[in-house]
Amino acid sequence: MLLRYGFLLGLTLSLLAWAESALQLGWLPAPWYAAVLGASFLLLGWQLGAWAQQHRTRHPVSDPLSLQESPITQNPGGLLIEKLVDPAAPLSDREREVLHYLAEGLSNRQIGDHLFISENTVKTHLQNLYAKLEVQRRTQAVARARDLGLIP
Amino acid sequence: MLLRYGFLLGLTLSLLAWAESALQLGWLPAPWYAAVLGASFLLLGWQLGAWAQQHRTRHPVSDPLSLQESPITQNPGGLLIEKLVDPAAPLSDREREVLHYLAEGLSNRQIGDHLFISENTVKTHLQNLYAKLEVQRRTQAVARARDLGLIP
DNA sequence: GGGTGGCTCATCCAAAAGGGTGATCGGAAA
DNA sequence: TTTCCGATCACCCTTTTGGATGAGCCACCC
Repeated sequence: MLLRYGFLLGLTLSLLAWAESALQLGWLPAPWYAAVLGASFLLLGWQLGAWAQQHRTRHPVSDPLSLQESPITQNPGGLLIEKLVDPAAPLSDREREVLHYLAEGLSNRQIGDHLFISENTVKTHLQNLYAKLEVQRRTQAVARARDLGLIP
Repeated sequence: MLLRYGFLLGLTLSLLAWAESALQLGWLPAPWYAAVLGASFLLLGWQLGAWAQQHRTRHPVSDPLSLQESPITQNPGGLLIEKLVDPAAPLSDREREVLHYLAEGLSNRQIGDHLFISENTVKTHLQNLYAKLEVQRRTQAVARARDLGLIP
């Protein structure tokens, strides 16, 4: 989002600079320059207003959207870490069971009750599951699993 | 809201008109006129941008999700309760949008960013959504909505 | 012009979920 | 036999989510 606004801001300023020099060189008649000037300021104000509106009362702590933070995907060398949980690895039996109940909307405690394991263990399975599916949250995991055909 | 923007728009245009006449009358030096012009357009763009940003997804012309008029028509039991949120009520536009992003696994903050509303508002929509779907958690809501055909 | 409903936002508090680490155990693989 | 992996569980801490409530604004309808 910031990128978008930054890009548009830069575009506007570039347009402004171009119009300035074009006027100097005589390429651009003065009325046209005025029009470009007005349009640029209009666009600039637009972006600023939109940005301000969006950040009016929001905590600007974390970055806006961009799901798929690519949690493990970099690792260009590929040899360094690689050990913890391989995203390409198939799900284990337990993980598939947990995923099944996950998709039905059960809480961790309920999943544990169904599988006769503790809630902590469910959380561990979920963490491995998230790593394999390359997601961060349970709803994401459900969506991803559905995309992958892991869930009917 | 419209009043506010209308007022500011009028103010800006008045300022513009005043600067125009002031220039004509020689009250205002040309550089000052240019400055006022730029500032006016900036303000104008600001307001327009803010307005557009706020109404960007406010009332989408086409429904993003399939309209399901009264998906939960049954109200087993009484008709007399009719509390704050009626479970039998159909989902509002906003609730359907939130549900859509919910099913994609976005966090409340991300949903808010996509819809250009605050995280708190997302939470409010979600609470109403939960009441209508008669669930307690987001994963449950997704599962229930899928059962009801609200989500492909 | 007064309700109504939708949308917005805020605050406070509690519960759930997520992330990290470390540990044990049993079976399968090297 | 040793190593590895899946499964199990615990602890800590942070973040997210849920629940309740109050409020303002606006469009629409009666």
